[in-house]
Amino acid sequence: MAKVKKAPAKAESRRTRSGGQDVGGRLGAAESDAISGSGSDPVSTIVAQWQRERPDIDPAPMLLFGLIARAQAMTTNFINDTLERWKLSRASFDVLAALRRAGAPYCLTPKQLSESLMLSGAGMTSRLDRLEGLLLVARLPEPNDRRSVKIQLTDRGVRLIDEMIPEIVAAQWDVASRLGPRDTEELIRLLGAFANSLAERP
Amino acid sequence: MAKVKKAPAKAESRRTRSGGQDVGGRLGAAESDAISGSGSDPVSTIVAQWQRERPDIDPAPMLLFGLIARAQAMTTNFINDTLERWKLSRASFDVLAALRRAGAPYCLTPKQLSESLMLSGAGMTSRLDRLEGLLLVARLPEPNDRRSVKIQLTDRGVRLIDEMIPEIVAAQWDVASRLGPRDTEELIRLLGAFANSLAERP
DNA sequence: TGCATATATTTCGATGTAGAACCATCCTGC
DNA sequence: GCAGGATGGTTCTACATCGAAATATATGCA
Repeated sequence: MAKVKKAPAKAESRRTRSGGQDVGGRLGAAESDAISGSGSDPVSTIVAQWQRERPDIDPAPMLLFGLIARAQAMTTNFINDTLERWKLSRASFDVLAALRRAGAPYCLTPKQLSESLMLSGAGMTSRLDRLEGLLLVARLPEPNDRRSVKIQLTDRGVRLIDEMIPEIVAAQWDVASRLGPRDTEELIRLLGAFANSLAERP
Repeated sequence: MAKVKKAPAKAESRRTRSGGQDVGGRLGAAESDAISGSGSDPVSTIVAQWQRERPDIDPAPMLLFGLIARAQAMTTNFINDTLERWKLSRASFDVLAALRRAGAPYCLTPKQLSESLMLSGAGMTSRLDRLEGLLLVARLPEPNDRRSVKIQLTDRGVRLIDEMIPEIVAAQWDVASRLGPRDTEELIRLLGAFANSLAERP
């Protein structure tokens, strides 16, 4: 329960330190600061700081948004480290996974991909250039709409992603399992609901 | 000691689409709708796709990691939109908030900031250049360790962040409140626990 | 003391992504 | 059909960020 872990510090990881706000750990406006006698827990530290500095505002929202940013930075580092073995970035992996998930014949348009991955069209072009250069995907003409193209996993691409997936998932489970399956499910449910409420925003 | 070069000084506002994994995009909507009864929910679509394509693997971890990426992309867009009014990016806001939270005299070193925000030292230098150009922070000498500098909020910086915070938090609550306070607390708790388990990884 | 190593920050070069401009193609209404 | 706008994709330019090298200072140890 009460975790006291301080040092994220110098991750030896190589890429993508990208985007993160500070925060980490655990809250519980109810439970955190009262008992734990203070905190070296980063989250309760932050909550305490805000309560001291701006007692008029509720720290929970900033904490939530900050935690999401932090979790994202850490998961990307984690996945990049795991993918190092195949010399692939998470960016590439995500594209391959989206295609693989679509099922045979593993075709999607750049538009579908960029929407699915929340990436600009320009960014998608660039990722696809890279993957095409690695012969993991191919750009095929789309007969019905000649503006468009079909992005298809090559045989090599299918084999690669199929080889990677079990290992990636195992590594991910390694981390997630510390929460236990019950809490993992709950986290997924809540994150999904949160993402949905953001998607429907005004 | 610190030299101050570079002249940024340009109204900023960034539209960060960056860093999302797919989890949402309802690709192959035709096929997956046929398969999963729950149809239009992006999360269940993806789960269904993976179960169809790779029934041997547990989709939960990929879903979780994907949702975090997605949530992060959306929250950053959301915050950037909210900050548009002040012509500030989330990147800058996060720095100001970290300094404000530290309490008077609102001083931290670049190192502390870069660790707290999970940003490289180079990236922090660049953010600070910008904020210094906007006269929101100042670089002051650190008498005890002349390798270092104190980054201090200027009066203007304090006033600005204090003005922004209530509005940002209100906007964040607007989104988070759709979950209700109970689920929000639970989400914070679980995310914190998850971040901790990632922080302690090998 | 003096020198090697560690640390804090900045500079430099490379990379990935966003947004706008661009082209080709499709579609709609006349 | 055809003009005019919409749409899919790429190209171009700007920029944030990264890792590595550079710089300055601190610290430890012989």
